[in-house]
Parts: sequence; structure tokens; C-alpha cells
Amino acid sequence: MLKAAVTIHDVAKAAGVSIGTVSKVLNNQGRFTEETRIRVRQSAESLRFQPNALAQSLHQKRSYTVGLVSRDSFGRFSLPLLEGIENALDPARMAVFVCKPTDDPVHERRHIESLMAKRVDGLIVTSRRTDKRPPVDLAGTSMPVVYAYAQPEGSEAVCVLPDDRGGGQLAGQHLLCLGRTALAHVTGPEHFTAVRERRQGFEEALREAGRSLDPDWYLSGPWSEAWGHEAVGRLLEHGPRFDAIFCGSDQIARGVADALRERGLRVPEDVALVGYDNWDIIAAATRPPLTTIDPCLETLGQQAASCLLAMIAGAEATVPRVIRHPCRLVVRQSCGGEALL
Amino acid sequence: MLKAAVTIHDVAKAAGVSIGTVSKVLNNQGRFTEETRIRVRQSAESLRFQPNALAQSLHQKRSYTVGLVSRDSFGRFSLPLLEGIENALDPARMAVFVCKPTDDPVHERRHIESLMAKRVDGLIVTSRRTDKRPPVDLAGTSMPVVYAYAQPEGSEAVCVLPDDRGGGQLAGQHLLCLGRTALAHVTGPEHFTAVRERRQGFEEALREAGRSLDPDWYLSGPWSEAWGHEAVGRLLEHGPRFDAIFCGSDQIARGVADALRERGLRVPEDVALVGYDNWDIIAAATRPPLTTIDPCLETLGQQAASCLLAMIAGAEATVPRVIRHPCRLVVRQSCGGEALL
DNA sequence: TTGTATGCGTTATCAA
DNA sequence: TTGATAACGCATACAA
Repeated sequence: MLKAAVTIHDVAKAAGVSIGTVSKVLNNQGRFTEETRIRVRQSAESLRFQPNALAQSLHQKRSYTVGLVSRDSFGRFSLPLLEGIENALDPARMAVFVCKPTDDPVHERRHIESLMAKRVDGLIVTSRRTDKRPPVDLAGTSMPVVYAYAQPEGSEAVCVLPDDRGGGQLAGQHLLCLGRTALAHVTGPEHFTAVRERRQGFEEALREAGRSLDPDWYLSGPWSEAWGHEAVGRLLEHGPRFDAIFCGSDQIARGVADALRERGLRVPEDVALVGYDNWDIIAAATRPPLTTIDPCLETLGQQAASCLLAMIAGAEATVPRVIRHPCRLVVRQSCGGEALL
Repeated sequence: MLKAAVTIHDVAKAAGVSIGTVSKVLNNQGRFTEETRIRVRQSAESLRFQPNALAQSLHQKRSYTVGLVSRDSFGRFSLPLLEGIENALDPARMAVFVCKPTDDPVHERRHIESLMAKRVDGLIVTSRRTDKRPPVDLAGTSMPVVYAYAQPEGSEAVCVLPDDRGGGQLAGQHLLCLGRTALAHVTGPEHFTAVRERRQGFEEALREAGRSLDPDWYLSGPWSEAWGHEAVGRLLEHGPRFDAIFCGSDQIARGVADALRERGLRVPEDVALVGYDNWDIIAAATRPPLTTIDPCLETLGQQAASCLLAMIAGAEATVPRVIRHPCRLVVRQSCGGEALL
């Protein structure tokens, strides 16, 4: 920006017309001779003219920019979300500002203010867990906001969330379909909404098949491979043998798979395994590769961005308050049955 | 932005002064009575006045904004890099635009143009590998650019890269220090600059200890756990027994660790293992947890951003053309010897 | 000490 | 068809 950027005045001078004419030609607005059109376009071209978006935005009261504020650190969830968001925003020629995530409300506040000062057209708020959190402070403005993979408490804001219940159900149904009858569930900490919802869905699937989840076969613990490992030991303490385990995350599933193998149990012959996340680097490297539930974070992000776009366009009324984004079953080899597809 | 944002005029009216005065007070510029100071500040406060950054930037010819253009997809490298970049930029009150990464020069071109139109103060270009790539097209402007974890070919641009050679050296020295004498190296594809540099550093360490890398003990393959697994088999075909393996990535190391254990070889008692990346989710979950080389991507990003800041401030001359960011040895349990620390 | 006027780069209205 | 000119919101030099 130091080397005096070329402005519309430069183009006008070069083309021998007024700035008004240049503006019209470049925006295909109003009428003008074919000849001036060519002259203007050529001058603009040769000068490598780039209209100053700052000036445009100032005038249009629209910046073609959205802010992405992330809570709880950038993590593995942010990436696919961001990917999806950009996929939706890019065609609309909107750029995105990212903010260093923070748990501190004061910092968050500062970031939001900075974003508002830059007159972003809207905000997307993400998190690394779907539990309710205080909504962002909009300082009384009516800036469009959508929460993606995040949920504001006591607010009418629109949010798009993964359908964790549906994911659990999908896992249960798949296992049941394959003829498994003794299903266990090893998952994360119960204070996660996601943990509770996934289990509900799983139990629902069992119920529909006239079964239920044996309390001895439900284990909640940390989100780690080590926990999966340990859980297998606990499961094995109980007499009757399970023939399938639905895991609350791919990491847990991987720990489970390793532990099973080390104890001489075969996957999927003896025990079928379903993971959760479809975190490629884990799921594909597990032996055998994990059949898992994909929360489809990328399309979720895309949908969130689309909603925001609609709101910015003034179609606020058309977008639902809370959207449950469906999960997808990804079949690899940990349940067998891939031939069925 | 729809609900007519409050402007400096509103504040002026509320405070009963002119906009010039408001501006001066709010920016602590020039002189004014304590009384008007209070009145203005109060009005601004109660109106929740946020100066329009667009207008400010237009005037100052400075947007306090940088563009982050990423090639080759957002990946696990982008996150720590981005984290570091924001850490450095946030205190300077600069915001960052991210661009959907792409390999397509045409799309990249469009993104850069969009960024330039928004009058970003500078650009950071990242990649997921350090190999040389064509520089970004700046359209003849003198916009400050720094390449982070990326390298432009035939360009004088500044770039900051991990010191992969140093990383390899660190690994070798550590193993040697612990008394290992028969060192193998299982790494990624040789067309990666990083693979070649890490090996060079490793060999250098061996050389300094009067040893050299046995060609039979050097194996190059894909960046995967499966390859680590397979490599162990190959290594074992050769008669003499190695007592340490330096792996080109944590993923490879994990595959190696699993294979070793399955063949009854103990880590670190029989074989010491050093990984590369310090990718927590892999390194910490490996059994035993991996001692590994940390390329310190976060501080690398931070340094890149600091350089950019310096360049934007006009101190271009003070920043070196290419910076090699040092790696760090992270000791866990795969080499033993943690007691030494 | 305070207010007015000008410029920043566009777009848009309205005469010419 | 084209060219002045007035916003847009702010900062600042200069006049009052």
C-alpha cells in the first residue's frame, strides 16, 4: 500500500474521461459508447487497476467480509469447519477474518469489537464442543450471527449442530443390521452434551430392535486412546461376551482395537467396532481401518455459512433457528460387511 | 451494518461539539478542555461508538490487516502456524484474512487480487511442505510478503523455514548420547526437501561420532504408519541388529513402534525410537510415548509474522532473507534416558 | 480551545 | 453519452 496504488483518477486521466465514466464502465452501469468502453477498459487493464475495496465498502455499507470467532482454541474441528465455510463464502466473494480463539470473555469481546469496527457483514462463532455457552456480545447491534458446532444459551441465535443423536442411532443400526446382538458402548465424559446425545441415539436404535444397553457395557471416560485400551479390560471382566462396541470417538476406538488384538480377539470376526469422527489419520491407520460415524463438519460449516449469507441478504426469516446436520456412516473394515454396499 | 451504525457525527451532536473535536478527543490529539473531554467520551461511550475502520483505513492508507494465503490445503501444519501468526499479530492489533487454500494458480491469483483490493498491509504465504514453489504474483506492487514453511523459487522474498537439518542432527546426537551405536533411519519420500535435509543432519551427527549410516538401514517410503510397520520387516531381514531408529515422522514412528512390539522387541530397551513432528495426538498415544523432534511451527509462524510486521513498518532491511527456525528435542519415553534431564 | 474544510477512493445522482 | 458533485466516515491542517 506504500507505493501509491493506482486509483480511478489515474485510469480516468489515462483514458481521457472523467472518473464517473470510468466507474460506470467498470461496473457496467448506465450507458456509454462502445469506444469509450474499450478505451477505459484498456487503460484500467494496462494500469492494473484494482478498485479500493475499502472505499467501496465505505460507500456501499457492506464489506463482503465475515468474522470467524472461535472459542476454545483452533483444533481439529476448526479446520474442516473453516474449509466448509470458505467453500460457501468464496463463490459469494466474501473474505473471512479469523480471530485467535480464546476462552477469556474480555479478549473475545475485544475481538468482536475489532470485527465490528471493520464492519464485517456477519459473524460465525465456532467451538470445539457443542455444549451451550454464553452468546457473543453484539453490543446491541443487529449483526447477523450463526453458531457453528456451538450453541448459545438463552438466545434466539441460529445455530447449526451435528445430529449426534442420529449419529449414535446410525452406529447402532449398522451393528444390528450386521447381526450383532451384544453391544457395548465406550465413550467420553458425560458432561459433554455430545456424549449423552450419541448414547441416546444408540439406545434408541437398540430399543427399536427390542434390545437395550446393558449398564455393565456402558463405559464413560476420557477422550483418549488409553481409555479405550483400559475400557476393554473392564469389559472383559464381565462374564458374557459382547460382539460389538460402539466407541464415542475414533481415538477411543483405536485404543479398543489395539487392546482387543493384544488379547487375541479379532476385529471384526469376534468384535465389530464403530468409531466416531471419521478422523482420517486415526480411522484409516487403525488395524483394521475403522468403520465410523462422520459428523460431516465440512458440510456443516458450509451450511452455517450459507445461513449467514441468507441472513446478510435479509432473508433472516427463511433460516431455521437450529439446524441438526446429519451424520454419515463411513464403512471401512472394522465391522466386516463392507461387501453389503 | 444494516441498522445505521453510529458515526462520529452522532457523537458530536450528542456532545454538542463538532466532529473535529470528537476526533481529537478520541485520539488524544491536540488540545481541549477537560470538560469537553469528559462530555465527548461520555457521549461516545453511551452511544457505543465504534470508529469505522474502513474509513480510518481509507484515510490512513493502512488497513491493519494481513492476508494469509495457503497452498496445498489447510492441514495439520496450518493450525500451529496460524496460531503463532496470530500470537504475533494480535498485540499489533492486526487482523488476518484467510484464503481457501488451493493448488490452482488461477484461484490463487484471484485470492491475492482480492486481498490487494482490500489493501492488506502484507501477505504471509504458507504451504504444507517446504519445497520450492513459484512465488505469488504481486502484480508489480511492492507489498511485503513472507513465506512461512514455504519457499519461493528464484525470488528474493524472505522466508522462514524449519531447520530440518538441525532436527536430524538433534535426533542423531540424542541417540548417540544415550549410547546407541547401530542407528537406522526410516523416513518419507525422497522428493521432499525435508526428507533429504533431515537425513543430512542425521548423517552429520553420525559422522561427528565417527560413524556412518548403513545403506541397508536407510529406508524411504510413504508418510504413513503402514510404511513404518512394513519398514521394520525389511530392517529385520538384515542380519545385524540395529538398536535405534530415527523416523522421519511421528506417524512412521508409531507404525514402527507397533511392529517392534508385535515382534517381541522392546522399546526403548532393545530399540530406541525418535520421531519427528511432535504431533501430540500421535506421539503421546504411542506406546511408549515418543521422544521426537518438534519443528516448533507455532514459534515459526510467530517469527514469520514478526518479520512481516517489521517489513510493514519499513524496516525491510533489518530482516534476513532466509531464516532457519531451530527445532527442539522433546523427550518422552521411546529412547529411555528421560532421567538424564 | 473549537469548528470548518479538505482529502481518502468509490459510487450514484443529476445536469449538461 | 458524459462530467461535475455529493455522499460514505474519519483525520487533520488551518482558520476562527
